[in-house]
Amino acid sequence: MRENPAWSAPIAIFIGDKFEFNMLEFRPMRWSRLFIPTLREIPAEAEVPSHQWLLRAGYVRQLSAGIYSYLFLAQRSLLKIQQIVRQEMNAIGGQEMYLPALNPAEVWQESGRWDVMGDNLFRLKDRFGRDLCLAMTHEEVMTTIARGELRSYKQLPQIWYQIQTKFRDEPRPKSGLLRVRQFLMKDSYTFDMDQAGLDTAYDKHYQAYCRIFERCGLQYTVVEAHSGAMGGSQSHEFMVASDAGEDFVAICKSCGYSANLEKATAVPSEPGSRDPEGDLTPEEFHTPGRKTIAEVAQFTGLPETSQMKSLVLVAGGKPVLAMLRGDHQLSETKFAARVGDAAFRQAQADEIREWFGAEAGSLGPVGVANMTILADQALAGRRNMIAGANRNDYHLRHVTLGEDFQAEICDLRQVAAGDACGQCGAPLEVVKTVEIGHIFKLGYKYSEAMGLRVLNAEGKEVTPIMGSYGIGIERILCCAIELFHDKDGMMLPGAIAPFLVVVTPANNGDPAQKEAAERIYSECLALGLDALLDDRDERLGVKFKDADLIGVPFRITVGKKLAGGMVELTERRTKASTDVAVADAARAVAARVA
RNA sequence: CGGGCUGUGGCGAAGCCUGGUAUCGCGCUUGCUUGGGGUGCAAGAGGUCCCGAGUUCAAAUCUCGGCAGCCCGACCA
Repeated sequence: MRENPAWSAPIAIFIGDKFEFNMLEFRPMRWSRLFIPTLREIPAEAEVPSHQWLLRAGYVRQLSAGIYSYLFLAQRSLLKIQQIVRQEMNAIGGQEMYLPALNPAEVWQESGRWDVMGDNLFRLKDRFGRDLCLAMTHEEVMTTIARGELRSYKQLPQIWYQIQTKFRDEPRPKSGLLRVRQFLMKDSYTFDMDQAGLDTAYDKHYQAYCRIFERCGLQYTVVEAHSGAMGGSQSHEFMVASDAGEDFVAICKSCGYSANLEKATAVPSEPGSRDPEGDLTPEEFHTPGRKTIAEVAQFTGLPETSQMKSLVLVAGGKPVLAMLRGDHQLSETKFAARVGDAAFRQAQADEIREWFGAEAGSLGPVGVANMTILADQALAGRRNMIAGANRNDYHLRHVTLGEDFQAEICDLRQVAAGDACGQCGAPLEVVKTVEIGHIFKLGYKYSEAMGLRVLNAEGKEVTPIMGSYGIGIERILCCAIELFHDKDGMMLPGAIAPFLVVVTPANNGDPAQKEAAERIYSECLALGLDALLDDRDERLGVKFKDADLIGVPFRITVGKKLAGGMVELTERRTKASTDVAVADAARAVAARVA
């Protein structure tokens, strides 16, 4: 097949006052010659919609748990996503690089993360026995480059980024491409002289991320987030609501407050009954066989809010007693942050017996002297509550924080749906989401640990401040599918669909239809539309089903109306068709996406 | 790492309990047919029944041990 030279050259497209090379060359795409292995049935291993459709539509194939091959369609879609990311990153002054995925242990040891990352870091040895790892993120390498090359404040600020494969040895890969061991990430890193500079870089990323996800056609929310093992002061996550997600976020529809549940705060509900007044003394009472909060509530006739929940945890090798209101849940993230040990664990039964002289179910804070006691702030100001007596089958009434026991008051509680928004008081909703982007103000953690210094205007050595920012490329595709699918397949946004329009002759054996379809197809290409010609010798039903399945946003059907000079333009999402003149077909699609 | 489920042509499944010819649908190949929503007919190709050991005259099937995948939990920048 001869190629029209006009189609085979890379297309340069202008974005604002800059231009980019389109990664996708426009060359003839004839379905009969393409590898698009669609399936009629859903492979048994796929449960979440995005996974099912990616397999059925011939986008991906699994190689192993959490390891996928991206076939032609997926790669095309992912390249378009990457191009959008690239354009928006360039637009804020980002400079694209490409760093090694294979890292020597030394840089990770310098930052301290060689030990912190544990089994999630893929580790290997080279032939000389030297330790290496496959990078799961690139703060270390970026900081190494900055340390080696940045000398002066005049070189700052810098925004460096890459789009690159990341490796994480997930304990449990799942949900198709949503949780995998090898994936693509756009990660960027900023270096600034001071906090104000970091704030600016952070804000630029915030805005760029919004533009990226909007251009990708996603419905998303930005939430305050916990910084986790990355370290740092401030962080936001970009989330897409989906049942396939694993993160929960609290959202206030009234004032717009939103935060990851790991971080969210809220006003707890009022206690179910008023506390007894007065400076009462703790008093033991018999609670035979009543171990749980619910059992004690039923036994005493008082609501769960009248009780204190005592949780015994081991952090940093030492026991910690965490106190919460009876109906509240411990936020493990908040607790871990408070005690500075992400690897804390629950105490074992024999430890509890040794430390408290009683079994779990009868534990309380009164008289406990040999360990740190943390109390959630919801207990502050409460009086005369019920807690375990540290004697099996006994509880205490009239226990008051600050009088009958001392504790450090802090935020330990995980927010629950229905709690009052801390800003406006409206009830919070809790939504399941997928994280597609995350931005961090890192502060000096890496620059300090790895010795990055530049001279300031006074000629003094100072440590630049850093930020890091990530986008999960495949997750954008997954979320688009999760958000936009129906019983027939994907309904991808035009910006990230592998093709924008498919031209389908109803009967490719009909010379008139074939010729008209070819012409319309050429006109689409000439207009810069990413078009696909379904020239297969298949029945129309098959072609329609496949086009719906792979999610092409528009379809031009050349069929029996051709006799009247008309073809059909059908929108995938609505299945709505309009008749357009043959000569106007390509322009009609262009008009829809303009 | 704990708990559960599943491994049978490319995909989806039956057969396993009660051992004895590997079965069905889809897909694939060829021919005819049909031609506006996965046409119809016919003839074909394609399988180490996840792997290994054991029991048995005989193992997809029973026993033991592995491996892999999925789901729940733990974990998760």
